[in-house]
Amino acid sequence: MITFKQMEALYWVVKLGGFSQAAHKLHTTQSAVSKRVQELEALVDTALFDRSLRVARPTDKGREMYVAAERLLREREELMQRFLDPEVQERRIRIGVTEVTAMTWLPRFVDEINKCFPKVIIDPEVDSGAMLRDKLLADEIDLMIAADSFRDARFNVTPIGKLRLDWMCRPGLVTHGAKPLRIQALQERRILTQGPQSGTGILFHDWFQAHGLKSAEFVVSNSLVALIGLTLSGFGVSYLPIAAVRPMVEAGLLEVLNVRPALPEAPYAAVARHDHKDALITSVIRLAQQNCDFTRLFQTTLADSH
Amino acid sequence: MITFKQMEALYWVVKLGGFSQAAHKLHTTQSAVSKRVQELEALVDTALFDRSLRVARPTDKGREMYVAAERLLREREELMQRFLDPEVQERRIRIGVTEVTAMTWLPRFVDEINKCFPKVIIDPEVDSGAMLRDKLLADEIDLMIAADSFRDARFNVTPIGKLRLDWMCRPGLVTHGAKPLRIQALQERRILTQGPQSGTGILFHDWFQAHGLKSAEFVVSNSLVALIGLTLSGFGVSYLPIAAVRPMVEAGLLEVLNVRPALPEAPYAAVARHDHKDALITSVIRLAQQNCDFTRLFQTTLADSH
DNA sequence: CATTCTTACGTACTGCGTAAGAATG
DNA sequence: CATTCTTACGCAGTACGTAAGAATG
Repeated sequence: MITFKQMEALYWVVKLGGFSQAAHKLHTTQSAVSKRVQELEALVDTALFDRSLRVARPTDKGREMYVAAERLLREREELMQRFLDPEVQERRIRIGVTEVTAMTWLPRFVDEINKCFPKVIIDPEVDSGAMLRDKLLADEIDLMIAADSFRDARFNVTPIGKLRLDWMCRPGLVTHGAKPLRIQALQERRILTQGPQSGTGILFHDWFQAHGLKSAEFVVSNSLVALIGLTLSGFGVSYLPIAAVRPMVEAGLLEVLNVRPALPEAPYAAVARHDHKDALITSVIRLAQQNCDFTRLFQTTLADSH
Repeated sequence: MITFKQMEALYWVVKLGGFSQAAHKLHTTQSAVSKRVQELEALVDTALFDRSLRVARPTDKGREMYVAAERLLREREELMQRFLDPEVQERRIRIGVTEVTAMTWLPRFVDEINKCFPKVIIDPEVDSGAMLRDKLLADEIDLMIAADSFRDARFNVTPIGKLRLDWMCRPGLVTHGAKPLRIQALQERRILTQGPQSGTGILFHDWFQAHGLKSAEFVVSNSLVALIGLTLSGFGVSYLPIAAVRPMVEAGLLEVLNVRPALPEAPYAAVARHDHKDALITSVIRLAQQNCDFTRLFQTTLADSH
């Protein structure tokens, strides 16, 4: 029997004019698309594409099937939408976020969700990456937004953007001229970092090791707010998301250090359980990915985001 | 994403008022149907059935989904039909049949196919079950109708009816009164049988062994016509399809013996390659199964079938 | 000769069936 | 207590991805 997958394949091959393009669109390989179309051709015992040319030109029958597929796919989509109807959908989604997210991106994200699904209630939960991971597994949250350090088959990881971090300290704590500081210059300083509970913490721990940075004076905190506070007080040097502290930078309370090599950006992702089958969650993830321009927001200030 | 399988499950559960019934209809298990419906419910995050009762009562949402599913399934069916349009479809189907089939059922079957698919040409090929099997594997025929002796995963076997066989001989060859003959009484006679190339031959060979019939005088032929000829000539006793020889019985050329235990009926089946994906072949098999009442026809005469 | 689709093959995973469990009337 | 649906688990068949092959312009 004809399946939606086969129709999708045919639809996108015709629409995009190529098997490779369709494969890309469908997040799969040319090979798979080719086979789905061939299945369809076997089922109706009709050539749907003219293979004599290099490009995929649909036959008349192929075109006919295309319009039919378009219709059926659209109707399925409408059916889905009807059941996920924003006006009707009354649900709670429990979203776990890290502190940075909570301080910067979350309000905009929640706004966006509310625009698309007015009846959906968001329960945000702030915690470290590691704790959120456990809560996700324990089914205490439906979705989490955190630094991507997940190589676990139990999760569905959707990248949504990158978080920029900069070295910061109390103005004047580290003296440097016009030239960038070498990263080794920080080694003598007390460095305030996030612990291994944080995805960012792990990420930068590894990065430091790779760059031979071995300060004896790492001070670990599990709270971004605490780190910011300590940095403000001149207790040491830390790498902070510019997004979260720009007001303080602009008010002259924090100084951004020009250090080389620059810190990498932290890849942020929306993570759900791999076995989730909920279309609303899927929609929300798409929203995070497409409509909320995470990367840009992560470089704006707390104040801006309101 | 919603699949047709899920929709089919929901559709038939609602229509037939039970998971078990739907499972039967869909040739699968309650378990599978249950899971397909649950998948659907997870996808739309909506209860589609009221589980508090013992019987499956759809919720309002379930009913809504039901009508949508009905529509989508109907549209898919129409799409299939459009591509298999009898007026348009010009094809050849190579059908292998055994002699009995050729002598009795085939003309009616071909008629039926022609009625439904006027542009489809049937190429009938008559051979023994074993040879047909090989030809099917060699892709020299698309479909075969023969006694079901296939326990091979490479084949798709669809039962279509049963062939009745009776002990026969030249009138007067075997004397017996009103009482049925015991089967052992035949042991002294020359028995004409089909060889192991024939599904029926194998079937009855096994049956004979199970009933302790061990005549030294088995005469094996690979041709039903030859068997009939030999029987007519009084050469021995044989078991023949009444369907193929009724005119001769009625003309007094053959005598049907009342033997106990009675011969079993031979299960006939339409056999196609397991990997066939052709909707036309599938339709033709359905035709054989549903519209041609094979069992009844196999008890009518050659003359009747024209 | 590069690009585009097909084919072949090994693997991973989804979905199935069996059988036991829970709930209902 | 029988019937009906759900859950758990092991297996099998499907469908996928990789990589090589064929064909075209």
